[in-house]
Amino acid sequence: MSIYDTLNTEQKEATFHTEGPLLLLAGAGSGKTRVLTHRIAYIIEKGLCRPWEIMAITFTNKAAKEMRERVDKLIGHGGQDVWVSTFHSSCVKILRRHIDLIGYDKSFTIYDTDDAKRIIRDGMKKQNIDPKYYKEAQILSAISSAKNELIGQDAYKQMAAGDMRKEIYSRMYDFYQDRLKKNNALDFDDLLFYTVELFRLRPDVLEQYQEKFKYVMVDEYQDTNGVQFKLVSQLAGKYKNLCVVGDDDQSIYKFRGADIKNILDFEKVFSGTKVIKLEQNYRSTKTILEAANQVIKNNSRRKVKRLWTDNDNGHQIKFHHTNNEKEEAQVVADKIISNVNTFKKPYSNHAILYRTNAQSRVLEERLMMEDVPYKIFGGTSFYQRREVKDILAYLRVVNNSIDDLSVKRIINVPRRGIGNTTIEKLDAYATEYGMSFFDAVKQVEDIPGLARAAAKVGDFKNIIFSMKADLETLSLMEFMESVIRKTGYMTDLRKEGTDEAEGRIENIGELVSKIAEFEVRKKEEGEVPTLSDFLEDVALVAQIDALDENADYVALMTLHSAKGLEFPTVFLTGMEDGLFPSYMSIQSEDETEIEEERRLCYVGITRAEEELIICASKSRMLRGQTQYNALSRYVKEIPDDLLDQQGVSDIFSRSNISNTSVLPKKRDKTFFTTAPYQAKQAAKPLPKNKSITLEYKEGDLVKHSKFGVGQVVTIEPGGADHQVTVNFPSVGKKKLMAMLSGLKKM
DNA sequence: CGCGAGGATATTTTT
DNA sequence: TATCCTCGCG
Repeated sequence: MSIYDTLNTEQKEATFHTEGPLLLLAGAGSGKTRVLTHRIAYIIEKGLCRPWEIMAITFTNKAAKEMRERVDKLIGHGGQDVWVSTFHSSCVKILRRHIDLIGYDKSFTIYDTDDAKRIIRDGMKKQNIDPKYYKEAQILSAISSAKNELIGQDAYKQMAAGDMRKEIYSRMYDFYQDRLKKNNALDFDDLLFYTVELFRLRPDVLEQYQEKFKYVMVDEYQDTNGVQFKLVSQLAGKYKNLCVVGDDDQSIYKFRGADIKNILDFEKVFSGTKVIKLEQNYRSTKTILEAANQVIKNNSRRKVKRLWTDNDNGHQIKFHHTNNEKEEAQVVADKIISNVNTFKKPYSNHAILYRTNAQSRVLEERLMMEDVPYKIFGGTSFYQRREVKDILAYLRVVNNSIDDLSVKRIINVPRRGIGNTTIEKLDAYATEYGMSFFDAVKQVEDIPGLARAAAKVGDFKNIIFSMKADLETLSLMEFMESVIRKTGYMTDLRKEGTDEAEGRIENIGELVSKIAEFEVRKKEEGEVPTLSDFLEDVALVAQIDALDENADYVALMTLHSAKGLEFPTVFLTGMEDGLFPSYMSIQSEDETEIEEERRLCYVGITRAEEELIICASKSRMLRGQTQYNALSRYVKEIPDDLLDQQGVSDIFSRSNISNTSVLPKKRDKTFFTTAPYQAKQAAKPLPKNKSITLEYKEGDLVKHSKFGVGQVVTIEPGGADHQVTVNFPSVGKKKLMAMLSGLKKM
């Protein structure tokens, strides 16, 4: 009896084929993660190399974590040493050690898309580029594609010569990179691009990593782009023990540079490739799988394979055609409620999928009204929220003061009476003397013509300096709390007293618990938690990383986010031409776009294990206008006998869901926190009392979500909030902000 | 310098 | 529809 007995023939073959390039064509639900983990276990067990000489690359942190846990379980011990991580975090790890070799500072900051946009906007203004003809998103995506295809600034300039439009892009590309360099920052694409550059320019460093990683494995290979392909080739260049796992039918990230050719041409690029197909599906019913097969077979360019399953036929796929999107939401909610009440299924069995984030709103309103617990993934993520970005900008500035973008973001947040004029004067001074913006701030006294504002800038300078000092002496969480206190951010929000401000306060509280969690986790891993590690962690999380299998809620997400997940019951909503496939792809000359969306549909269908419910609406409000869309062509590709058609006629003219029905209290977008909406559970994680009365006093026993139970030592009243010192048996004495800590009396 | 009004603009997906 | 940006006034 061995751990490999449960694998089928092909899975075994893949597991035991360790040497040389291996292409695993693994259909949806065919157990590819199983194979990867068993393969890692096998390599270690056979002593082919040490655990830390294996590299497994995934796309999300969640997938990485899952893989590491499964390896650990399989081999008992040593799984922790396998290098399992995402492309981006692998690159950060490498760059943090060697980026100085190519002229960057090792303490670089990672910019997100939001930051990138600001720079582009700024550059367009400075270079007088007419925003009528050049959209910032276009410029950004041009730069991004260039990097993804490994086209540097010079190469781009040459290529652009003679083409007006591209010449502008090229200018902006230069401006953008200059600016990032000045701020000691890298964007997502740079992380990969510069790693490849590093390896190209420094073969000695590459050699080190080639030697280290005897076996390289890549998950979701169909979604790799040019740089990623290059990086993998570099790493596996010496031993050629490269195993890639993917499904060309699930390639859905072309817009981000993913190149399906990477999988279609793998055999040509790596000679002597062994190809193994995994075609048995263990996830879905026969009916669901057949529907998926019938849809995807309409695509022309694909590797031939046919997924099959031993599972039961299962139910027919339910299809609802409603009159409007509110009815659609009602159908979904009703079905979930019936599953929960009548069939005693947990909420977490259900996922609601849609093409665009905007569609989540109506669904959410309905679920809230029906008291169904749910959580939305994607959309404006937690880390993109204004208040969170503001606080993070403070942390970034403390960590890397030459990050001008972040300094400018917070110099007047909260309001300190530093306006545009002052900022421009500081900027001019910095430019004149070739220093960073923050250097200019440090020298306010020397800058003429600032008048009253000089004192304000001085205040700001002092705040940052005192934060820097705090970082030296305090734990990370205490540091974060002191940052929040010193900015006066909370005080301002609390004064507002609106629901919106309340939501922001909650989000900031959540940020504090994130850093506390981070601290605890790092300590458990035996590492010293540092601010820069935290910022890095935060920069590289994907929304889907937050999915918690143990919590009971309905998951709402886009089809893209759903890749790699599975649920017993799946709702595919908004199945209408114009929405899915999108209007853009229908209009496009390029027929591969319709095929790309068809793959997305295939991904959606194959997420379902037992039950698939397809919804479409005859009319839909979109950007304030009602659209009448035809049923999605993809639904028509599913044979009738697999469908149980409901609501095709008007059986859903229920009065209580007409347009005049009372909507739940409208919640502002900024109000949302990342905490799942918990119906029927009154207790919020954070106390909301605006008045400063605490339910505990000195000497009382209190409970903290992270540190457990402790005893209150002192309570020191502050202007905005009390500072409470608690003695926890687990971690010792901690100073906490009463409002933020979420302490509960025992 | 701060604030509010009004206009333009985006809407496909995101590590 | 919702957000973001600009502009003009106090």
